Amino acid sequence: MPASERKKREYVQREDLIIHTARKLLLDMGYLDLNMDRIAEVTEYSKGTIYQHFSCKEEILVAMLSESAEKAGKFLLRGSDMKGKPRERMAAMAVGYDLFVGLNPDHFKAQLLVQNESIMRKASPVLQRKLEGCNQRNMHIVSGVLRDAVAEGHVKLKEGVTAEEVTFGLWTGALGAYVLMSSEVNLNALGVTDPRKAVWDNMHALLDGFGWRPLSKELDYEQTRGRILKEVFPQESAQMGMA
Amino acid sequence: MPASERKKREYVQREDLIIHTARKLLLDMGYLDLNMDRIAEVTEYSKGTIYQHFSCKEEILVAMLSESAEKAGKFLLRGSDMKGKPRERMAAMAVGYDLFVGLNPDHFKAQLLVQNESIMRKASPVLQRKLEGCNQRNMHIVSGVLRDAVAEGHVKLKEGVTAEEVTFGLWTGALGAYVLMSSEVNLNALGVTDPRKAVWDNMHALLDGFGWRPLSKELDYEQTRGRILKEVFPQESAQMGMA
DNA sequence: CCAAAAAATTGACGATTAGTCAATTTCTGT
DNA sequence: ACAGAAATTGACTAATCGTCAATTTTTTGG
Repeated sequence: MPASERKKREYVQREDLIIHTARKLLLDMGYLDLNMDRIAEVTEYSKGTIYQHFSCKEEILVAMLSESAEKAGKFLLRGSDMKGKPRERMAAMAVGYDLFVGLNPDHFKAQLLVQNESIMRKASPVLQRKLEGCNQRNMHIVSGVLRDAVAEGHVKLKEGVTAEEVTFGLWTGALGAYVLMSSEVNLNALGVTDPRKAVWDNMHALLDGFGWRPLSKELDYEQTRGRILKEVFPQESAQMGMA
Repeated sequence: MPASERKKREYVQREDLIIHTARKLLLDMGYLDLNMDRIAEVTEYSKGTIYQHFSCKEEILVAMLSESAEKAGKFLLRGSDMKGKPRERMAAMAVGYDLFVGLNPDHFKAQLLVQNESIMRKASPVLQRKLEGCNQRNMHIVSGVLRDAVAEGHVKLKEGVTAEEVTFGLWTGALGAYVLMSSEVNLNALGVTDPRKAVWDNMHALLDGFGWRPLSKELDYEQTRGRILKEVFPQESAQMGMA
C-alpha cells in the first residue's frame, strides 16, 4: 500500500472504481461472464494492478457485498431512528430495507454468490471478517429495536426465545424473499403477484404472532407506512416512484 | 437417446450416476472445484459422454436440484398426509422439511447457486421448467393444507391476502434460514445458537400471527412435534438422532 | 536538477478447465 | 458374419485465472 497521503487517497479511489465496475458488470452480464480482463479493460488499468487490490475475483464480490451491507445498515439505522413506538420503528426498518433492495439491485445477486462457502472461502480473512462485522452490526440494529420493545413492555418473549432468534426470523424472511425476487424464479406463476407486499404482510403477521404491541389490528400500519415513506425516506421513495 | 429399452434404462442409470457424483463432489469440494474432468474421472466415463447427458456444468446443478426438490416434495407430502388438524399437518411439513435438509446437506448448496440467474440461465429450458414445476408442486402441497384450514374455518385470511402469499412467507423464512445455515455465516457469533429451533419457533409465531387455530398457546406443539417424529418420520428422525 | 533506488504498473505467459468433434469402438439388424 | 448406425473417447481449441519479469513512474538524497 502507498505511503503518502495523496497516494493513499488515490488507492482508495481506485479500489472504489474497481468495485463499482465489478458491480455494474455483475448486474449487466451475471457472475459467469464477470471476468478480470473485462474489469481491467473497463477500469483502464491492467490486470496486474487489479490484483494489487484484490487477490481474486471472489474477493471483489465480498468487498462489493460489504459495501452494500454497510449501505443497508444506514437504511436500517434511519428506520430505527424514527420517532414512534418500537414496532413502528421496526416497520420503518422494513420499509428502509425494501427501498435499499430496490435501489441496489446488485446486492442480492452478490449476496447469493457470497453466501456460497466455496466462493466466500476464496476471499481473504480480512474481508470475510469485515462482512461478518457488517452483518453483525445490522442484526444488532434490528434486535436493538426489539430489545427496546421488550424493555418498554410492548412484547414479552417466551421462555428460551432471544431477541436474536426473532431477529433471525425477520432476517431469514427478508433474505429468502429478496433472494427469490432477484432470481429467476417465476413468482407470478406460483401465485405470488406482489412479493414485496407479501413480505410486509408476513412480517406483520410474525410480529403479531410474537404479541408485539400494537398489533396490526390495533394500529393501521398502512398509514404508518405512508408516514415512514414521507418522513424517513422521502427522497428514496420518490426515486422508487412510491410517492 | 438410446432406442432399446435396456439401453434406455442404462442411460437413465448413468444420468443418476453423474448427478450423484456431482452431488458428492459439490459437497466435498465446493462449486469452484467442481469440474467436468473430475466428474468424468470419478464416473469412469469420458468427458464426451458426460456432455451427451448434460450440455454444461450448470445443467448438472439444475438436474441435481430438481431431483432433491422432488425428494423434498415427498417429505412435504408425507407431512401433509398426517392425521390431525391442518395446523398440525403444517407442523409436520416443517418437521419433514427440516429432516430433508438435514439428510440432504447438498440441497441448499445447489439451491444457492441455481438461484443465481446467470447460472440458471445456462441450463436448458427443459430442465429449467422441470425445476419450476417441482417448486410449483411443492408450494401447492403447502398452500393446500392452508386452504384446508381456511375451508374448515381454522383461519381467516385478511382481505387481499392469498394462501400463496402466506405460503410464500413460510417458504422464504425456511429458505433464508437454511441458506444461512448451509453457508459460512457464523450464526453463533450473531447470537443464534439453535437456528433450527428458531425456524420452528418463528414459523409458529407467523401462523399464530395469521390467527391459525389452534394457536400455539392453545396446543402444545412440542408434543405434536414428538408425535410427528414418531408417527410420520420414524426412520428419518432416528437417522438424524432426534429420537 | 540529476542519478540511483524504490515503488508501481504492465501484459505476456503458464496453468486450468469448459466445451467440441473427428476418429475409434461397440452395438444392431439381417 | 458384416454393413451401417450409434455410442464413446480424449486430444484439441478457446477462455480466463492468477503470476511475475520487465518496464515505467515516482521518490529520495546529494
